[in-house]
Amino acid sequence: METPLLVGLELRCPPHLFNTHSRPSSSLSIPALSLRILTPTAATTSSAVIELPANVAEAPRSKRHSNSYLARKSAISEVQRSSDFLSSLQRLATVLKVQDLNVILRDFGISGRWQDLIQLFEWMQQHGKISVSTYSSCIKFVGAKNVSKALEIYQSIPDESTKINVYICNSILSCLVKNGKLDSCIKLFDQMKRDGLKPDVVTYNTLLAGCIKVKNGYPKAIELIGELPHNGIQMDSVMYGTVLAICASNGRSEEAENFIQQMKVEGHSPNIYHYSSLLNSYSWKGDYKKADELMTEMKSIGLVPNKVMMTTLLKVYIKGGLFDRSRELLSELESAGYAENEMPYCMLMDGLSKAGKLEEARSIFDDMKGKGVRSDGYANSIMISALCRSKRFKEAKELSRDSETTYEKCDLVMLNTMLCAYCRAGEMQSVMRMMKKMDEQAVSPDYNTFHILIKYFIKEKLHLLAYQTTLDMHSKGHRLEEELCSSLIYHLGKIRAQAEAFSVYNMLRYSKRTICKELHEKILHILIQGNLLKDAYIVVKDNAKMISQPTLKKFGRAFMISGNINLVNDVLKVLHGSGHKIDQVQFEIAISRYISQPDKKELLLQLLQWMPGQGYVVDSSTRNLILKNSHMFGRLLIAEILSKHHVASRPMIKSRPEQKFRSK
DNA sequence: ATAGGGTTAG
Repeated sequence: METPLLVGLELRCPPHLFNTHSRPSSSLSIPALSLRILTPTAATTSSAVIELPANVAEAPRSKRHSNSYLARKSAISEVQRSSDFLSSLQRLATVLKVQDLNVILRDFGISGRWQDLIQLFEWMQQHGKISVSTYSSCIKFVGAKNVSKALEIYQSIPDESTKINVYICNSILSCLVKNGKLDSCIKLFDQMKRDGLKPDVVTYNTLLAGCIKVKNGYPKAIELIGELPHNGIQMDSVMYGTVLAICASNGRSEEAENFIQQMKVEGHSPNIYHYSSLLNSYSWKGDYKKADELMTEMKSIGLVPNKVMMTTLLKVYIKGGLFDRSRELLSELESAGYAENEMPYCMLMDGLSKAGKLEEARSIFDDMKGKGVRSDGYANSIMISALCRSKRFKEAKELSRDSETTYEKCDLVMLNTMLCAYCRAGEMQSVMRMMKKMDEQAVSPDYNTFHILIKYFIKEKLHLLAYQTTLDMHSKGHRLEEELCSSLIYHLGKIRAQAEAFSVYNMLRYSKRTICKELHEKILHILIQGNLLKDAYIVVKDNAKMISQPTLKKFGRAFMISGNINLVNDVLKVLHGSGHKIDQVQFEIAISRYISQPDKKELLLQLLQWMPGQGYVVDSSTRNLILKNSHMFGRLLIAEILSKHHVASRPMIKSRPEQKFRSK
């Protein structure tokens, strides 16, 4: 990190830039539940139904009921309005029933009074005024903001049968799904089943919803659907909606067609959502023929295409490369009032640009700007990408500048797009500004951000900064890209940052099952150059079969000369074991090192004893050297060992012709 | 008396 530019960069680039922006965790803890809390579910809920005059038609309300009802009503709103609701709560504790407190709890949840909600929940726990609904609502609202807190609440439920109540289970499972934690959701679900949960149609639908936008969601969904008969559950219209969305987001149009067929057979008529998903499944391949047929069928049963349906159709046409029809459809959307925001324009611009029609994309863009269509900056972002794709970096950079001043808010994708434009245009100052912006807006960099930056830093010869960024990328759990790492390793080697190069190699190795075999060779040269022979030995040991003979020879000699003497025999065995023919020079160096270090004489004896069995013998000069020093080892022993070298060499020549080659 | 879903943009 010595170059002035790097120092400058570091000053401008805050060290915490890539720190995860963790939210401060709530310091609230759940007090231990008092023993008298959980009145049996049935009693709580049924008494609520009886006492509330919900069914007006059944009997004329008595005055007493009415009064108590009114008193509770006013108590509820008093607590809701109170600036110090806990003290109102204390005062009205005798009037308010569990279900009233649940009403207040949900009200807090809806109006976003999170602290109050948690305080109320704790109060209810402490006063034993708690029911199944309390848990399910509380978990739902708390989970929307803080999953781990919701899990904590779920785990704190003392009663085993309450823990497997289907409403509560559905609530917590939904929290996990909504927070993108499908894996832990499925794990918890399996545990719940083992504990006795009887999942229902809502449970399965909740889990299925989690499969929509994850990879491998489709097979997971099929697995879940397979469990339905075992639990006596019939798919309903909602579930078909979810399943169709899964098919659509995985490009499974045939499967989507089958599900539509199946639901019709079971007597459900598809609605606009079901058709939308089916239509969306056609967008993958741009199957506009099927899409047109679908539109016809849908209209024939009296469903009117809405904005989403028409926008999805536009997507199909664009994917299918029907740009003239796409433009026509966009006009239809405009006249229907469905193009009041930038989205359909964005889709068309993007499709045109990806089809190499930058000028046509540009004209849609200008057209849209001319019409004063509402934009949040997506259109600019797409245009910037389009310009970069056509290598028009100057324009891309100018439009990025323009976007920065026009749009206050930008999301990660927009930031990445602008960052990329600045990097490609070589605008260092702007790159740093974007990084600062990300940090200030607490937007965590993603895989693309890291990739763009590392590539840029390498281009600008800021190799150590590229290295730091790679470390950061790896520690954030992003998969490293081999080509980029390989380039970085090469450059780090060139600037003699061998240890850093090795660290990149290791990160790549441990995040990927197989890496290109040239990379082992490349890192080996770098490590040898840096005299990091122990590391080089590890590389050889693990990958000897993928390394060329000349490189193994280079390593062997380097190790014999200055590697750790205690590992010399191990290295020779590994080299030989990989099929490498150890040359005489390596033995010579190893043996002279041993002789100069008499305390290693055991190692020398081991080596000399090992050699003949593998078809190696010492050459005459080495032999003389050993004999000259044989007093250190015991003359007789040496003589005996060396005699084997002599004897063994003859049959070896006969049986293994390559011996000639070896002793050269 | 609480829990679930589905369509569109970079």
